[in-house]
Amino acid sequence: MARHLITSAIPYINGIKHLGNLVGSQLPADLFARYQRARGNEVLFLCATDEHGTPAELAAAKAGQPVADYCAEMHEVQARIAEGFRLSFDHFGRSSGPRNHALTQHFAGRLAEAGYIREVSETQMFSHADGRFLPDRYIEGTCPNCGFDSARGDQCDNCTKQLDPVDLINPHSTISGATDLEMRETKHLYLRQSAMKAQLEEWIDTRDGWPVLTTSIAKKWLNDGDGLQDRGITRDLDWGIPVRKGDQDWPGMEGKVFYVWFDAPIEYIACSQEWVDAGKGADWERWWRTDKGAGDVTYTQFMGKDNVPFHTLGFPATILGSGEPWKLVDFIKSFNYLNYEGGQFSTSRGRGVFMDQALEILPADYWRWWLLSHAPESSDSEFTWENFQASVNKDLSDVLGNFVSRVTKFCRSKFGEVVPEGGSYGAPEEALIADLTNRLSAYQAQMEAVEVRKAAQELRAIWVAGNEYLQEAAPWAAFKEDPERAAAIVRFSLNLIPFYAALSSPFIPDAAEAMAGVLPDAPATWPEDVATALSAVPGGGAMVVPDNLFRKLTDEDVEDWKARYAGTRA
RNA sequence: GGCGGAGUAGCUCAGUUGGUUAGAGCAGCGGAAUCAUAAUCCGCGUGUCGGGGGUUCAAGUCCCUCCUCCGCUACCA
Repeated sequence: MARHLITSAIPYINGIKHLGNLVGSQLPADLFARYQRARGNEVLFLCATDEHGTPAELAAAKAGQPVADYCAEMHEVQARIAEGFRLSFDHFGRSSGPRNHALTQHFAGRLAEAGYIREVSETQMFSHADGRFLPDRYIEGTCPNCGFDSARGDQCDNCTKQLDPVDLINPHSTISGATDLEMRETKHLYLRQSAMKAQLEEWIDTRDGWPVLTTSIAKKWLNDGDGLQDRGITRDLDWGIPVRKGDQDWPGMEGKVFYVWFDAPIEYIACSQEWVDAGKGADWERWWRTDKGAGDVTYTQFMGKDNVPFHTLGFPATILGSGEPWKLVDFIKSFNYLNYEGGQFSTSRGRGVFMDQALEILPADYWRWWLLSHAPESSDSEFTWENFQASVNKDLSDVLGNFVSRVTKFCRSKFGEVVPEGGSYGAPEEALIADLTNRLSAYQAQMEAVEVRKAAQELRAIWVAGNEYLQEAAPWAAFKEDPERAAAIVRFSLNLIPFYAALSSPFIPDAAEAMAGVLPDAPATWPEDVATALSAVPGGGAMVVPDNLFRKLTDEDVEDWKARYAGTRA
């Protein structure tokens, strides 16, 4: 039995994510996790909320809450929505938890001992009114280059010139508007990624079959300009993991916390400890320590392209630099962005459909199917309501839902609510078995390769094959001349339904469950052999006619939703 | 500016290391069937493969150049 460790990029705590965020990491990760479990493999699927950093502090302040309370509340909100989408995390953790505190401090200590940490004194903008150092993006002023009056401290949005906050004319804090800013000296820790460049590059170069998107981004960071740069891993904030060297104080670093991007990936490991703490598992080290049983683990990460540098370079640098036998990622599946009706999803402007809104409109399966079958793998892709309506109606209602409906209702009207007896399978059935055997192995190959869209296409073709067979076998015609033959056709067709349930379950788990209920006696296992699966329930077995699996989306629905999510979410 | 991704049928997209008449789904047109959520099945595609140039017996697939869109650009995460 293979063992799969699967992680999704951890969503930031600052609000509810939109469909683009969902399809970029959590959803495909869930697809893969469900598939591997269905194949009988051992899976540990982890995700968490990413809770540190300035935006979390500001969001909490805006909500009038202590940041810890805000994060706790938003974590619950995200956890409930994840359940709504049927995201099957073995544990949904929190990067602010005590396990991550200890582990992050541990890694920092190991890195320091190994000589991979250096201290850097630098000057940064301090705002007296805000009582904090301001990240460059939170400072605005007039661009010295073009005169644009809302240039940010890192870059002018008007002329695209890269800036330093001290260059700005009349700089002010975008948090409070305060202008009493001063440059203050502060000391920070830098992770010496540059010292590990050769090691990281060798590792990247020897990865086989990684998506171009993943390796090209990694290589770019490795070789851009002067090569891989050292990275600051501490910040002058209150909310975060206090800078400590393992369990020791870190002289000179009092009052500082680790940078969120340092501690967030470590949460992948800490999350497995939380999983044990929650009583869901007994041993996290056999997933993460190659010296303690993780040698046979295959580790797959899922993320949007903006997260790739941190997962290909930053986190591996942390792991390799520690000198300890931690499990490194085996495969990084990265995604491009999903656009919304000709533009970008926008969290700040409320443009597009957010996860909570999506579930208010339709059950998870509709979204899961559309998003996964249109996952932005090779390039950015686009959500339009027209496409959503057409795909969902055609694929789910017409091809799959209607197949289940026509078979079960025909059976009920001619043979009653039971799997009909009599007759035997012949050439048409054998032909379909042969076809499905090929398609099943193609489907499995795409799933193993994490080719999400291609897997969806293959699954759809498997659904279509059932309709083709039924149309050709025409039990409604056979029934008039040869009821025994019609019985065999219907029996075969009914057995296709639990077969479809098993194959479809990674994509549309709720509908799969409903399909599995049609023949309660069918084994709820992955069909290793098609012929066996399609004769699993013999004549006389129970048959339950289900409600329609999916409803059709009307033009009125679509018009309504399109107007509702055009922008300005409250 | 630099780097990366993309530009293939009305729409969404496949097209491995260059090799027979460039493919799929949707939409559209024609037909069959009538069990079913007016669902299904069959048939029908000459598209300057973004423009131009080049290498080659052969290029959507390699090289050069130009155009357009998108992303990233390291203190938002």
